[in-house]
Amino acid sequence: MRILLVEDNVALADSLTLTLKRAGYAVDWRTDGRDALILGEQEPYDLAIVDLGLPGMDGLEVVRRWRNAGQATPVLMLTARSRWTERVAGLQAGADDYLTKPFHNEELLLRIQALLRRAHGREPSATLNVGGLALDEATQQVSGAGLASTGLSATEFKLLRYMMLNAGQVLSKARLAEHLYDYEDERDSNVIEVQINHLRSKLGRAAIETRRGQGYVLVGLAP
Amino acid sequence: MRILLVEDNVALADSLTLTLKRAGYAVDWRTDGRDALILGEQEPYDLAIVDLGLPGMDGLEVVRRWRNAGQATPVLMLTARSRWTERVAGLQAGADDYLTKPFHNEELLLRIQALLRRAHGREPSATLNVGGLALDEATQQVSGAGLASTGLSATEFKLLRYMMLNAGQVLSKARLAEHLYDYEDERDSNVIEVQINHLRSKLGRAAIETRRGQGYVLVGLAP
DNA sequence: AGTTATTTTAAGGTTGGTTTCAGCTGCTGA
DNA sequence: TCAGCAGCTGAAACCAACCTTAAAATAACT
Repeated sequence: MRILLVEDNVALADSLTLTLKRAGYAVDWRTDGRDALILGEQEPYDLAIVDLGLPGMDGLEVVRRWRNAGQATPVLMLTARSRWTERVAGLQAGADDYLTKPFHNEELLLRIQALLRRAHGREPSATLNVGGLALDEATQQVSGAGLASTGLSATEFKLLRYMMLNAGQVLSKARLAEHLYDYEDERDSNVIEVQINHLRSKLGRAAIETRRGQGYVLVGLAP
Repeated sequence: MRILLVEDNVALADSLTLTLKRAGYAVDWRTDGRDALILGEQEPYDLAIVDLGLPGMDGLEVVRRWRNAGQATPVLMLTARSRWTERVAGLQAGADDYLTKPFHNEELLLRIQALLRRAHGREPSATLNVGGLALDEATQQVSGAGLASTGLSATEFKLLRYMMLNAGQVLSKARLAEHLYDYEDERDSNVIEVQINHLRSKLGRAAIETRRGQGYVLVGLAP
């Protein structure tokens, strides 16, 4: 899988390149919009990741021209802030998805997979299976032994997904909060407790253990 | 996990190396900036710890050159004093986090874990190994020869962790208390004794020796 | 706008780890 | 040998962390 990365922030680009290479993608990196435009027209990339603010030529403009030239390569757009107008403009220009900075590597990879999947027509059943629980990433539903298939809200899903990816580990509330809300000021709140409570009432009380003073552990359903 | 340590203070470097090795990392140590620069470019380290003031080449410069060469390895920078300008300079040069001397070993390990987690997306299960005892930081459980894997409470964990990081040393009750409770008014209390008692009943009586009038020593399990 | 679903805040109740306490053991030095 | 001190240990008391519920704020949808 070949990916074209268009990003002028060198530090970020470096980090992204590394992440992507580790995930098994071949990455070409350009900082200038004009370069990217030409390269994207000539080479058959499977995906392009394009920053909105670019020197040379604006990211939006790049995508627009690709589309006018008949390029159907999926485009994931990076935007600095989640301005509503920006999103709309991005999607109108022909981007297929957008991601607002800052983001977690994990999320980036997820979006990429989703886009590639969509582009290649495959509809794979991406399900996470851990400790007797099955989490369907597409429909955002959990199921498990002796458990009716249940729908989850957005945060419930994000929380459970993270806990399943780190099953068996003690996850502090701080860490969970950090994952749910990128860069949140330390609020005196019990959001996590409430969300955990929601999850427990859907998965069963025993699925998540609490380690007083330390955090929570996902243990799954009894086998 | 491989760590490159760049530090010219020999005493500090020795101590750090020991701590890191106990935490299960493979450590390479250089005192000279120039050496470090070359080594860091050639070898695939998972993390670099770089002191700011170095002979040969300044720490900032080393990091800057790595970044220019496309090295994305996470860098934890050590600075002598928490001068605002120094921090900014460090981060601008491409460091990912900084730590001001003097610092506690515990905090160092925390930062390292955070960085590795950010870079790899997943936390590499960190276990402290000392004297036949293994403390899993992810699950907060101890295990050892002839010892069932046991869960620990929050303070038990913090205490044992500290004692393992300073294994072999005599640790006074005052020092232990100081570490458990930042800002402790000298209370007439036997909390530490009680907690030590808890630990002993979980690890076995012999794991912790008491030096009358001086403190406690972690000796681990008999081989 | 009105309606619904979701997320956050707030308040009181519960619980289990932490601390204190009291009596005990055993070392140490006179 | 005995007083005095340091540390041990079981159990009770305490309190912060956690749970739960419900209402308020926010977002999403019609």
